[in-house]
Amino acid sequence: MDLNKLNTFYVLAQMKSYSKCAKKRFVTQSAVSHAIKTLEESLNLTLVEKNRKTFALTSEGKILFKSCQKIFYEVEKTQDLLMKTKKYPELIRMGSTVEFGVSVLLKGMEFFFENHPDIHVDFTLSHSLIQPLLDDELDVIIDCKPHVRPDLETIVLFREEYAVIASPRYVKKNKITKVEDLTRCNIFSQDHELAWWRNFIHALPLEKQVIFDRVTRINHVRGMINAALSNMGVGFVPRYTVLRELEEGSLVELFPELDILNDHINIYLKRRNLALAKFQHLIAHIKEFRLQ
Amino acid sequence: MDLNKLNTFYVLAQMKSYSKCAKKRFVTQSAVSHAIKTLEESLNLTLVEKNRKTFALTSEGKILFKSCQKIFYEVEKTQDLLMKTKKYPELIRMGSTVEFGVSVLLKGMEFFFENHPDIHVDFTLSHSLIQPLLDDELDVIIDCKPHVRPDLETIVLFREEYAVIASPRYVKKNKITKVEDLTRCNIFSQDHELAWWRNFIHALPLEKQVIFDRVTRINHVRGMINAALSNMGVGFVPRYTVLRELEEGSLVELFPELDILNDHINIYLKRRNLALAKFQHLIAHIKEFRLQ
DNA sequence: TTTGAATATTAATAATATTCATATTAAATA
DNA sequence: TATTTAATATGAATATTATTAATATTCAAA
Repeated sequence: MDLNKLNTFYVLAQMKSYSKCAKKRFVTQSAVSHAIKTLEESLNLTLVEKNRKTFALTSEGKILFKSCQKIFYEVEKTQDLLMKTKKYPELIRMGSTVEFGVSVLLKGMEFFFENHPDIHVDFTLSHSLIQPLLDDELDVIIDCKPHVRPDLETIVLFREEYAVIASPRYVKKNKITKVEDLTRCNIFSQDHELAWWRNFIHALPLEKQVIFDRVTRINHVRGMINAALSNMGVGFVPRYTVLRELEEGSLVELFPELDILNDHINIYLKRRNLALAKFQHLIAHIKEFRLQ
Repeated sequence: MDLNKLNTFYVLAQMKSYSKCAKKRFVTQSAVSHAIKTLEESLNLTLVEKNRKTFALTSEGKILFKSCQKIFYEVEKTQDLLMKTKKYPELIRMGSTVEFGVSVLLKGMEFFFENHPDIHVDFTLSHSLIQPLLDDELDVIIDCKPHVRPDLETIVLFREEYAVIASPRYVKKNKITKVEDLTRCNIFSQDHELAWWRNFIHALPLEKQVIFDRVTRINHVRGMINAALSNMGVGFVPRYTVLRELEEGSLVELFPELDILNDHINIYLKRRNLALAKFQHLIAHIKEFRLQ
């Protein structure tokens, strides 16, 4: 299968016209016609519906078109990446959780750019990070989920401390003093199954492990915080995301005496990349600004 | 970027030798040399490490190679699919959960093949089905997870009834009569967090919702059944997977009086495919043999 | 140094892609 | 029904590109 002709077919299927495809490819309509014909012959298939005035693909043509979308999407990504690495030879494609990225990472990178003007960093804030890392679409990720793979190196960054938070007004109104009082409260969780609260619940003695009735799903940490600020209920969030609110008193931490099993926030990268200077610099920097 | 030359580069990077690449592509070594040189010039990049006797890629070459793996993996899939649809014009690529596939689907398809010799079905048994469906790598899936998407059609197949099971010997030895007795038992779950047991736990009155201490992770339903048969603990499995064992008495169902919220098993397919005869036939057949 | 294996180069040639000019097609219009 | 029109197909000529054959270069090992 000639991939350049396949590309012509892909453009043709998008433009739905031989002449428009020709214009797009800067060739004559005749060239397109020849190319498609040769492609069809080489595949021994009809791709474009003949016996028709209006343009249409055959069923095989449609199947091939769907595949082309995947192929040429990869090609485009490749071209973008190649251009970028040419422009920035020391490119690092970095991923992090949305919350850590917004609250900590991006704020802490200013100094890094100053010290390493040659290194260029692209940021991807997302909830699904591990697959892009394994697929080499990201070079380094910062994630709170644990990942164990033979080809991945893990660098422990810090323990992510969680806090149960609510507005002072909500606490007062609902008279929250004991853990059991939470059963009467509106609970914010990333999920209805309360997997999000797992670490909190596990910190309780067995006989006290609560069942929450009124769970409100909010799939964003900042959303939870804002809901808590609006006296809507109780949230369970990484402490670093509410430092300001706790300090100014707009939120209070409930049960700070509880020893909650905290998640680790880790840096992950491919083992083979560990030795490269640019990654060493980046890791050193992130570790350092976390200590502040 | 000329994709045919890119393919030559990809083969070269795999073979790590111009002459071997040439042999593989049925051209001369000279042709490969020319192709790579032209590709490098068009990208304005050096891909292969010069000044060396041993073959090596430059860092840009390595990046391009990794991208090539993705591109040509898609190309290969495309060629396979095209060959298959040429051979079987009425191809259906069907996905289902491992358990449903093994226990029900494949056993129930014999009659379908007899009645529709023109339709060809490929089966993919997997735990991750929705993404391949959305990517048009599967045409129809049977899944117990709920999916709501505007371009997907859902056909309710049946409710998947779950059963708590253990061997009679295990029940006797541990004197299991009440739900609370399970806290003393070894519990089999797909996951340590007991999300797998969610439907069971939700069926209990609030004050009785148990905390299991001894959870053994077994990520395969048949594995759970075999463990239960070996007097190792208590499993929670789709009832249809243990019909035989329940009948012959090698396993018993615990708390059958409990009204467990069962999962739905649904058929999903792209809305645009719903009208096609082959899918209509398949769906009709699956619905029918499920009624037996 | 010499040798040999691997790759590069150059000019010639083979293969192919593209164009130009024109034919065909099918639908719309007179 | 003939005519027009826009879109695509075709065939021969031509331009471009790919490949080869022959040979040069390179580099490490003998």
